[in-house]
Amino acid sequence: MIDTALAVFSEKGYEAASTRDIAERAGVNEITLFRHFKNKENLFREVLNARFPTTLLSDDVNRRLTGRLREDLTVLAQKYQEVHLENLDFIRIGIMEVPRNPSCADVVRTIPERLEEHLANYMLDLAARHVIRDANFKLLARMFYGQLFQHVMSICSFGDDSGTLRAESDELIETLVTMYVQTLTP
Amino acid sequence: MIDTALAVFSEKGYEAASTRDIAERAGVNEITLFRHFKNKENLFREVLNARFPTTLLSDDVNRRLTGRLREDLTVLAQKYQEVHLENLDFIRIGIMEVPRNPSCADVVRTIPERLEEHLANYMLDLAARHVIRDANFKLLARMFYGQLFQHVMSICSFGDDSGTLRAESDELIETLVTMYVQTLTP
DNA sequence: AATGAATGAAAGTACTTACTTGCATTTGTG
DNA sequence: CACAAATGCAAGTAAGTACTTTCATTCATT
Repeated sequence: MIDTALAVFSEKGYEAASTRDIAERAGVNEITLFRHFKNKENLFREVLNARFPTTLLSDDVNRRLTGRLREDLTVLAQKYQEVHLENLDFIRIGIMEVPRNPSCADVVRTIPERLEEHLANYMLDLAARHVIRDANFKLLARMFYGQLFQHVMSICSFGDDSGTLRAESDELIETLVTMYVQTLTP
Repeated sequence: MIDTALAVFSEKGYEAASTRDIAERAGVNEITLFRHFKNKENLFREVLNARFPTTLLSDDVNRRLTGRLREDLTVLAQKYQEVHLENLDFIRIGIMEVPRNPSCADVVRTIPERLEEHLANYMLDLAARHVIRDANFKLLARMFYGQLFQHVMSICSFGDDSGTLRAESDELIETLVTMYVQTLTP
């Protein structure tokens, strides 16, 4: 039921997604939907919580970091793209509902916030060891992930039936990483 | 009426925006709304067309381009930010409705497409005169404006009551431009 | 087999929505 | 003033919405 709701909310948006439609496509009666989740808004919240892409913030990425800037940025970018492309429905819901739903915004905004903080701290660490030069790491981290998000959003919003955008992912990451390496090497 | 509709669509999204609400806030009877625009979807289309930010694609920007990369990129970025921040309602509608409304997507997607083509051609011109090195200009142009859009979208989606994001605009632009100058200088 | 919990079917409630009809009123223009 | 176009009002239509109620049915576990 939650997966179906995720799909329907993602397709039609919160308002246009009817509980009837969700129930039908989930193969259950509409009433069991309400028995489980009480009301539509609650169902929506449960979907957001249950399908929140926690893999993005997992610790195993930290273990793969070597301290070599180029490699690490590439790993972080690839992981970001990979997880986002696996959770396009969740992301699409975020894009559509966040601007007019504060509680949804509070959930979604934690993703970039934690990622940016993590990357900024990583850079701070490298700077302390004089591997990279000093800079506004908060801003750079936000820009780094912002660039990646923008690419995912293009795929999400304008579609990518031909797969051209997805195919460009690797080149984008390489270009992006190269820029940051150039900027940050003393 | 169109301005009111723009505001309401932007606040609530297409589905949740009721014609009654739009009419009331515009200070007209609901029926005159239908007499003018026939139906809700038509009203929405008219809003998109009437408030499309054409200033972004105006020619007067071309006249301000000097051929000096850093200055030109700065001008383009500032103009982009300026126009987008003046049209936040339109942008917000785009963000929310594009993913599930193909006709809306067709209208909105022309903005990045034309901007990217313009910037790519500009770079191609500089490359032909050996001012900058060769590169994937299509991709670089998309990334450049993508980065700027992402910043506008943050303001749009997560709000910017404290004005911190807006305050960071200039620094972001400077950092962004510097990166592209570094990347493109032979 | 028996008990309790989850599920289903059908019907219905109260409300909102986009959109319409008929007629009166205002408004701009010659 | 006179005419025509635009606007307003009141009421209503048909359909869809989230959500509820009653009762019967399945189902797993003891």
